[in-house]
Amino acid sequence: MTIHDVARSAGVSRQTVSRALNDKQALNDKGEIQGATKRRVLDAAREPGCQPSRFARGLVRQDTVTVGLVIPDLLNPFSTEVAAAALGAAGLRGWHVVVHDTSDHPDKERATLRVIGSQVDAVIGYFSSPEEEIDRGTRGVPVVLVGREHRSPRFSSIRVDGADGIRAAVGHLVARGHRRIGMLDHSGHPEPSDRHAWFAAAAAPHGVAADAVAGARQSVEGGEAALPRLLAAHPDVTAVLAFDDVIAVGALRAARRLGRRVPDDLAVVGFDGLRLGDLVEPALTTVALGIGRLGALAVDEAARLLSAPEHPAPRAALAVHGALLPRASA
Amino acid sequence: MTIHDVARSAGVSRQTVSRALNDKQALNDKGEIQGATKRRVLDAAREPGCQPSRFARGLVRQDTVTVGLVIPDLLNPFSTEVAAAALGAAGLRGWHVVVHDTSDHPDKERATLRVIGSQVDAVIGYFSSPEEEIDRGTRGVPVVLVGREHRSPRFSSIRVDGADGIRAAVGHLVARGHRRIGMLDHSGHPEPSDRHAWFAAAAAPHGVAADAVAGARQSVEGGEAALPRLLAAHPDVTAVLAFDDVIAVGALRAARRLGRRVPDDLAVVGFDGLRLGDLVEPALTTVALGIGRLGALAVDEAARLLSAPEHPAPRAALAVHGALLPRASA
DNA sequence: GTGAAAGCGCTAACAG
DNA sequence: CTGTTAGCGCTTTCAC
Repeated sequence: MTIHDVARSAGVSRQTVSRALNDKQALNDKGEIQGATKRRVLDAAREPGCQPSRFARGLVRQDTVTVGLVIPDLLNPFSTEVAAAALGAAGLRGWHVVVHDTSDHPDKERATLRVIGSQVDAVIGYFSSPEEEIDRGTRGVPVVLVGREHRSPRFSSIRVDGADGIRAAVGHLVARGHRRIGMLDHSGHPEPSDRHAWFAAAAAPHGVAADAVAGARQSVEGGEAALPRLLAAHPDVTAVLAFDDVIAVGALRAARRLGRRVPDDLAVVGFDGLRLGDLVEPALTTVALGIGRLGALAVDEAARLLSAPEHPAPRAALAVHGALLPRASA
Repeated sequence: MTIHDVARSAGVSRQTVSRALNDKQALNDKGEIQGATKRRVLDAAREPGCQPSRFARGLVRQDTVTVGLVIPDLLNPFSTEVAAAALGAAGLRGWHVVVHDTSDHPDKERATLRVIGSQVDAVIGYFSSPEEEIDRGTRGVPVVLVGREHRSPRFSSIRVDGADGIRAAVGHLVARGHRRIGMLDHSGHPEPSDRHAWFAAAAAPHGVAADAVAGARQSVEGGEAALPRLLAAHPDVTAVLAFDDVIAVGALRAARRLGRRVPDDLAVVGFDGLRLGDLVEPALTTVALGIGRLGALAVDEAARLLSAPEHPAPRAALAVHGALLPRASA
């Protein structure tokens, strides 16, 4: 059912249909269409499945921007908050967002990369593939990487800088008498993580070692499983810094199971500043990133790349910084 | 930068470019393009911003299906799980999903309705607008409503049926000695809710009254604020059924603040079966819906409407049913 | 106010 | 194996 059919069934020409469908109100300054005609056309167009092709329309009016948002796992609260923030920022610009959940799976990420480039005007997301693969998949469209470096000038990235926040967290723990601080690091890709490096750098001046580390999968269960391992290997640990809030929540659960009272027997500090941290008991002390700001920055960057494709990133270091958010767990 | 430009700069015709860009590997059975030519073209096309228009492509090859997913608030874990489920089900079909978060705001919902119809092939979602408005906004595309009835034949819906689950929950509470059961109902739109009706129907046979009700906003804070009101008005209440898990989690927090031990001093039962319920302490007893199934059903329905636009819903009552999931809070 | 023409960028059929 | 021809369905000039 094209506008041609509608035109025939309403006894007018295609253009009249187009006008009826587009000119919401008859513009008086350039009288486009008569009320009666318009009504007749709209009636004819009322049938199901009668819908102007978005492709044909998009071909002619290059207006609606669509960005692809790629996240590893929407059910992970961190992804959820990033997605919500990006959705909000994109909504402010009237952009549409197509969300791709890669399930933290290299294959699904590759599959996403294979199709996303041809369906959106820009890409924002978390990727674990090598940059070359990302480049190939997104051929032509601007890419904003979150929490990851880049080389291609077509790319931009939002860095996550937790150095200061983690320094503050370590200072906080030391001030409370902790001398042996462990870390539940992310057991994924580049190991040890940046966050571990920040931790080590912050611990050294206090004469605190940073070698009590256990790897955790990035889930509550991962954190829950990792804490006992950490404590078994390093029984003198009295405080734990987690790679992120989700792992920290798992650590909280494990601590309860182990009969360790938080924060008295064991202090727990997370990273990210998720809302989830405020729901658990005790509320999670954490290094909070402004995730809302992260999403907004990413969308802004996408907009900049879109409007000036040739310019490499000018603001050298686009980043969100972590800040210690003391709550009850440490 | 169109394929025309690429063609010129590579010294070939447009179609050769098209072939190079589309035929991933030179198909031997119908040898489309030579490796050398292809490479030359791809090199020429390597520049930034050089990307075949998805509109032009979509116009010709009607393949990629895009569905619009409308949710009230991605940060609400219920929405998150629905979105994740829908994303998963859509991914299985190779569909793309554009997500619209209406922030639980009638204005934003209207704004979404205004644009969504012209950008997607089908719509799945939660709406609070009157059906007529939804109809107007989605003119032409199939719509699958979640948790809500419909009249238009172009619509379909996935019903949430918690009657059995709530009956089981009430039975469970009564068996544990509770004689006075309160409800934290949703303070939104149609009040009292279906869920309250199911509660009342389930309570009556046990001689339990269903008049101890307090309204809660649909958030943890909402539940947290509502529980004290409920208990103040009805001090004899020993068990609480919440409109959903999020509100129930709020009730759990409030109970702790009030010094009521759960489940000994106060039993709490949620609704939805969110993962969140398993993270809190004590773990939430709840009436669990299969949310994964809900998302899959919605996508299947969209597919059915898409392939047979004229047929009204045949499977009269597409629904997900709640089942009691006993954990620790009741 | 409405109709006719042109063309958006691409791919699918055929020629060569 | 590559180039030429014709649309996909719509909007935007321009005449009428």
